[in-house]
Amino acid sequence: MIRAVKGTRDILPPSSEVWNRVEDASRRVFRTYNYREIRTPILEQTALFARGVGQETDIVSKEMYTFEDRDGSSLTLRPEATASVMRAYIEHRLDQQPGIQKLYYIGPMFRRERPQKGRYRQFFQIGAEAIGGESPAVDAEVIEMVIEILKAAGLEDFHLLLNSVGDPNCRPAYMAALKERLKDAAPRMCGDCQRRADTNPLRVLDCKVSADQPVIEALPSILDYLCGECRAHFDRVCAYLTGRGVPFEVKPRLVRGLDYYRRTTFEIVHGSLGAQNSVLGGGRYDGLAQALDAKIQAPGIGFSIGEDRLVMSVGEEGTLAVDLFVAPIGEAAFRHASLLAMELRRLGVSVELPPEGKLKRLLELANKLGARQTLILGDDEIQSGNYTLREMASGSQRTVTRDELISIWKKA
RNA sequence: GUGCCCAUAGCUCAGCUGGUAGAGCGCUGGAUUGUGGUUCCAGUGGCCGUGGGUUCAAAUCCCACUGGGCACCCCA
Repeated sequence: MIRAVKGTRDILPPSSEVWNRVEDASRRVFRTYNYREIRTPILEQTALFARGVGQETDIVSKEMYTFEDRDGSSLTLRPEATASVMRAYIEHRLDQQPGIQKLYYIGPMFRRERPQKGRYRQFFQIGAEAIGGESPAVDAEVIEMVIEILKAAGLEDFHLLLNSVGDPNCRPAYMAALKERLKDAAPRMCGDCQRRADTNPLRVLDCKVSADQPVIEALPSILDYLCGECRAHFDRVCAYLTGRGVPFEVKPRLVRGLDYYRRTTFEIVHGSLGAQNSVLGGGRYDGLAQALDAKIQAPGIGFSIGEDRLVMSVGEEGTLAVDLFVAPIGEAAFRHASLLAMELRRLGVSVELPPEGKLKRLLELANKLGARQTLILGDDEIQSGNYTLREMASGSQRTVTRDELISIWKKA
């Protein structure tokens, strides 16, 4: 049997209904913040991610779906979308457009990781980028918006974590201080941390081993090393959020894996997700355009929601219910019903019109499909012009004319 | 990429220390010529994930592979 490839999956109804609700809610909120959709290719030149995301990151070094095209060029299935959006921004000179470019996307991404809960090889992200502005006001609006999206999607009990990772002026000093302290501290920590102290010192801050927590608490905080500009930026982001009533927790140990992050970083966590408790991550990436060799300035901030995780967290069941089930008894009734169904569908009613059959069969099917109402159409009804409309929940029936039926749905 | 656990009907699972498969639900039909949901009856269902090994005999024991779950690495 041919099956879906490892780490990919089919999203079937009724679960696909939940996905649609989440996406519809997102689009509504994006629209109210004047974000417009951008659709970029799923395939990009490998160099885009190697430069944009960072050659040394795990994503690029071991988790990308990369292959050689027939002409020998190297292509990659996008592992994230920010680099693509920035590429499009540069390629189409969107810096020449008025104001800040506010763009959103919804679509599949690919990473060749070992699958686990909330982590797939083809996964979906809902994300947005605001490019062309450095003001902390933009950061605050982006963060406020993403929270509105999560609420609109039906997520509850989530928690916003906020930090600044500085910029090339101040981060090196912090990194040096951190490494210095780790020389003493690391030997008292877990095996992973001893290794990370060399390979990826920032990761030590994220260690979950409880015995290490006191040591981590004592490590230097990046917030104490921010330069004046980064400090001012961070303070204003916090002030704006507080002013808007957006609750957040400053978490100096919130680190980011991607090279292009500058200053603001944030994350939203939700308890239902096990080890993959992060439902969304984002931050400012003023250095990205430069990393892509662009000649233009393109400071930006964005986020991306792990849609698979969001859907899992809202935990709702989809429904298969149909508004009206039409039960035609006999061929003549079916022909009559098909015209009626077309008219109702044009009014926006969801109508199920099965092939003609025995009434018992048809009602059974209507019940299984969760139909709210069933219209019974046989020779009697066609001749008299009085249709039988059955309320499935109660079983009560009444007689309606064709015009009455149409007007019921016109009003609704 | 690493570690641990798992794989029997469409779904959820039973099948003790080896003797070649069961239940519930679902699905189909009937009791009911044009009246569903409840009930009753009957039927449909499985190369026991794949390949190899041990054995007179393997769903059951061993190995490998594939897929899944959880955690690690890392990350959304």
